Formats: sequence, structure tokens, C-alpha cells
Amino acid sequence: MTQPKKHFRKRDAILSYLRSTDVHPSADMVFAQLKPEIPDLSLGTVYRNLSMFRQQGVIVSVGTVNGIERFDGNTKPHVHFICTGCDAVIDMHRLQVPTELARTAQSILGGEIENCSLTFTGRCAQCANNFKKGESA
Amino acid sequence: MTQPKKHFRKRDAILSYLRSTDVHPSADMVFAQLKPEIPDLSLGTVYRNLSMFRQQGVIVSVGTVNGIERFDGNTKPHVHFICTGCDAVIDMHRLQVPTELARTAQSILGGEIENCSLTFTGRCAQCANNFKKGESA
DNA sequence: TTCGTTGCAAACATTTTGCAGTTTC
DNA sequence: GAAACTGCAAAATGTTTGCAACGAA
Repeated sequence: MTQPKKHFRKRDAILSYLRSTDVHPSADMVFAQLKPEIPDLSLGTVYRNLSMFRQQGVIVSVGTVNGIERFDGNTKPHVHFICTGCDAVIDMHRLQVPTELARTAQSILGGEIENCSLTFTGRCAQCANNFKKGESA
Repeated sequence: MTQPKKHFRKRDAILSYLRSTDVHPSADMVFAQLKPEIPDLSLGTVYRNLSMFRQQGVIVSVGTVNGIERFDGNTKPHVHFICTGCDAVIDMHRLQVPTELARTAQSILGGEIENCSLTFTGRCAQCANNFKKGESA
């Protein structure tokens, strides 16, 4: 007994792409990815839909990297690594987010915890390597 | 033994304020705080010094809240709570950042981990309260 | 004098928004 | 046909930058 739900080609494409990738794209990256297959897509539409998805909790913001917001279609809490060299945002599924701390946090804070994010920053293997080469060059 | 007196009054004031507060201010908040006592302070100077401090590792960025970057004069890793109602950034010193995960992360990643941040988001006690009232009003 | 810091304002980049036209059901 | 979505471009926002003036050594 599902309600008939409206489908919009561009909106669906945006969500679908977000769910299919693990690059944690920015609005612009989503736009660049979809533009070839949807030539009459505009950046404003991407921004509008990303806002809406995030508000609905359908997607999640990973935060801003170099002033640019990055999104994740995977809303299950997981650990991220952000490379300051190439701005990559990488999932670290093998590590667990200590969500059990949320309960403790809640009792200390008295408010309502909704989300928990654990993020490492540094240089990814490749960037660390390039950096070393750069130093000796 | 008189120390060579530094006369970077504005720079010192900015860093000093950051170290004295736990509100995790934005550039604008720093500016608003210091402007009364330093009338000829400009926002550009605040931005310039914050950038410099962060680059030197003297301060740390907590991330952006509502599109605005927030800073912390306390560089020791600690847990933060961000209220989506009033945009407050609150220290949770009683919780520990699982920095030991960094080693595991490093071995998985192969790069260089430099930082680790654990952040909860939700509504603080007061905002959670206001929200409930708002619903019934 | 010399070098770094600052005020000011213009430039920048990302994101949001208003409106008219289009799409979906 | 109503309601929701979209393109386009202008506007808004936070941040950076160029330049001339200034301050300390």
C-alpha cells in the first residue's frame, strides 16, 4: 500500500548518483558528473535538491573541505578520512563510530543527540608520498 | 632581563581571546568581541590572523556551522557538540576522543593521520526545550 | 631603512533565491 | 489543472587579496 510517489528525473538522478558513489561529492561534483547525461541540468537544481535531501535526512553532510560542502548518500554513521592534500573524503568502514558514547553525551548534555561523526584528517598514502618527493626535490 | 616586548597588539588580542573562551568563535565573533576595546580593528585582520594561527597549528578549526567556520584555541583533541538550534559549539571534556583508533586508521590507510575529531550534533538542552514548546504553541 | 602588520575596499567563490516556464500525476 | 520542479541569472554570504600606510627594530 505504498503511496504513489512523484518521480522527477533530475532529482532521482542526483540521489541515485549520491547513493552509487563513495567519493562524497560536492554540489559541483554532482553537477559535473550528471551534466553529460542530462544536458539541461542546472547547478541551482543540484543545490536545491541536496538541501532538500539533507533536510529530509536522506543524505548527510560530511562537512566542508576547503570551503566546499561534501555529501554522503550513506546515512549510516561511519568513519571518514579527509586528505588535506587532494581533498579526498574516504570511508573507513573497518573502524567503528563509537555511537555508544552518544548515550553518555546525551546524559551529560541533557539535550537531544541526533548525529555523531568521527573524522580523521591527514594525508592519504599517495599524497604523503608526493609530499616526501616534493620535499627532496 | 626585559623580554623584547612584542607590539602586535591586535594579533595578541585575537589569540588571547581564542584561548580564553570556549565558545569556539567564528571570525566575525572574534571581531565583534574585540572591536569595542580595539576600535581600529578590521575584519580582514581577524581573518588573516586566524588563517595564520591555524596554519601554524596554534589554533584549530572545529569545522563550519551553518556555513561559518568556527575556531578553537584549545588544540588538544576533545569531543564537541554542535547545536543545530542555536549554533553553539560545546566542549565535552568528559568524553574521550578515541585517538587510539588513529593507529589502526593509519595502518589501514597507509598515509599520515594528523588529526582526529569526534563531533556530536543535535539540540542542546535549551533548544530542545524551546523546540517542544514551539511544537505545541 | 626594512620588514612585517594592518585598514580599507574590491575581488572571489560558494550557495541561495525570485521568477517564469515546464513537468508530473 | 494543480502542485511541484527546474533553468537562468541575480543576489547574498563568507572569505581572501592588493595596495598604500603604518609601526617596531
